[in-house]
Amino acid sequence: MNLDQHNTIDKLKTTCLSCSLREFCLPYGLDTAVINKLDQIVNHSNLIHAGDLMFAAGDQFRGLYILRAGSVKLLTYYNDKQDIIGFYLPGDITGIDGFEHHRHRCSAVALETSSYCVLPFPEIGELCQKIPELNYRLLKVISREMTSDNSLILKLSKNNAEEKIAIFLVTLSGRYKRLGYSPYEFKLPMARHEISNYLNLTNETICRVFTKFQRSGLLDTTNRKISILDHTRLMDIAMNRDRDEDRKIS
Amino acid sequence: MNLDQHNTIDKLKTTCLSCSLREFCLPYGLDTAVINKLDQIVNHSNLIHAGDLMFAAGDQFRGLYILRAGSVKLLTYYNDKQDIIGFYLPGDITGIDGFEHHRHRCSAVALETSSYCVLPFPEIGELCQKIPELNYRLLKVISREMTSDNSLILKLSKNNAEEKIAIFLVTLSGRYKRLGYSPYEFKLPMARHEISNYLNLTNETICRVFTKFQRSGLLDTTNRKISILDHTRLMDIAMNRDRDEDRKIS
DNA sequence: CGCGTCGTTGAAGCCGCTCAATAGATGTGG
DNA sequence: CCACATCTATTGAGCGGCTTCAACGACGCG
Repeated sequence: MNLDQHNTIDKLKTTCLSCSLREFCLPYGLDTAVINKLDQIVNHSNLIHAGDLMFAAGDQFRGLYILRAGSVKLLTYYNDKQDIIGFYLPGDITGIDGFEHHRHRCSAVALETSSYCVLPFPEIGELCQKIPELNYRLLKVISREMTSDNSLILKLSKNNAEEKIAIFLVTLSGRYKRLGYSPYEFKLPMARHEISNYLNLTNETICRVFTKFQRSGLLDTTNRKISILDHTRLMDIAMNRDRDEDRKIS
Repeated sequence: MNLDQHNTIDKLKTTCLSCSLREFCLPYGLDTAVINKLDQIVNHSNLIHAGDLMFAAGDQFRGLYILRAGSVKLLTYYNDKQDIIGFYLPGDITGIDGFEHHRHRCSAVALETSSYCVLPFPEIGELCQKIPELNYRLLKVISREMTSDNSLILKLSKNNAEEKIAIFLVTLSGRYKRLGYSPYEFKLPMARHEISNYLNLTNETICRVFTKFQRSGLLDTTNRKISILDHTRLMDIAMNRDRDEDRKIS
């Protein structure tokens, strides 16, 4: 029931060709020959544990990071406070923030035991120079990183607490579904205070909305475990739609 | 005094080599020969007026857009509401949001008479394939678009109204300075309600904070014209620093 | 000149925050 | 294995900043 997110680490092979995340990753749509060349460059199977850094703000830019298993939070620092600007799940790509100035401006911290690949620069860039399709894929993957996560945050910022949290949950649900996990039952990889930081709320507000949703029969939650019971209504809240007579829940 | 932002349109030449924005743009650091090849591909001198679209959400992706003169706002649509997610000034590059799915997800609307260049795809991509330095520059320019504007919004979202507006103003000031304009006297290209939309505030709040700042001697403003009188204190507010005994202004 | 949009100011209300207390979960050393 | 310390999660009470609603003047464009 509570999906074995953690056990998947063992199942992952150490080549792109056999990787179960291939279709979400750089190799998607490329020839076997090209993927084999990629394989020789890519740094597979880096293992980190909760709290470990995938990369840190100030680190020299080594390349792009693709999460294979586990979960990671992305942090920026501003006036000594750290802000969570994203959560990464298997298949997600990050690290382009370090490209422009050769140093990362963000830190990526593991929320649990995780593994990842590194697409090293400038090696990947050189290979792209020889293989146009790969260059195209790289641009695509980078533009995806740009548009996926950031746009979510922007939307969240205009909504009230319930909408934010509903959006957060249905988005997370959709990402797990895409990865082949249950979209209705999963373990939150992050703590309440990490959700609240990300959504610009307090952890008290997170708790209150969670219990309100629970009382309304939308979901069931104990600590990190969450069950989405009424995905339709949760989606309605996320989309700010009114469903029949109930304007407000309960 | 009130800089001739609009007159600059006439002064801009129609080749990359002679463009005054060259150092902010794709050609920066490239050989003359390469720039000349770029020139043959780039679509120079597109003119639009206030309210005109540079590109619209749903439009097929044609390439990247570089503003040469004027100003533009970038819009997303979510639940029929439109959100402003950025303001672009000369030298700024946008449009990569359309790359992944070959269609733009945002609209770019001129705030005043503006001109821009288009870096057309796939032509630019093909040229990059032949010229590694250009490919490198392109990645750099794209990663810059990613990290510049989005990170600002994220920071704004955690701050209160006065901090948001102070950050907004000092950032705008810095961008004008970089372009060679006065950092202390400029005309806001956008309306109050566009600022408020961008900062997730109401236009009433924008007005109130503007008048508060004015009463405190931080700035002077009548309609769109703005003079920053005490850049240091404005910066302090933006950085959430306390200056001497005054915790709050006035 | 008239109309609409923009900018400004006031009054009242509400949503989310702050402060605080408690219970539960987790981890560590004896 | 338990006692203790620490961190996390939850709930309540009160407050405050921003929004909402409303009104009016200023500007600009036909």
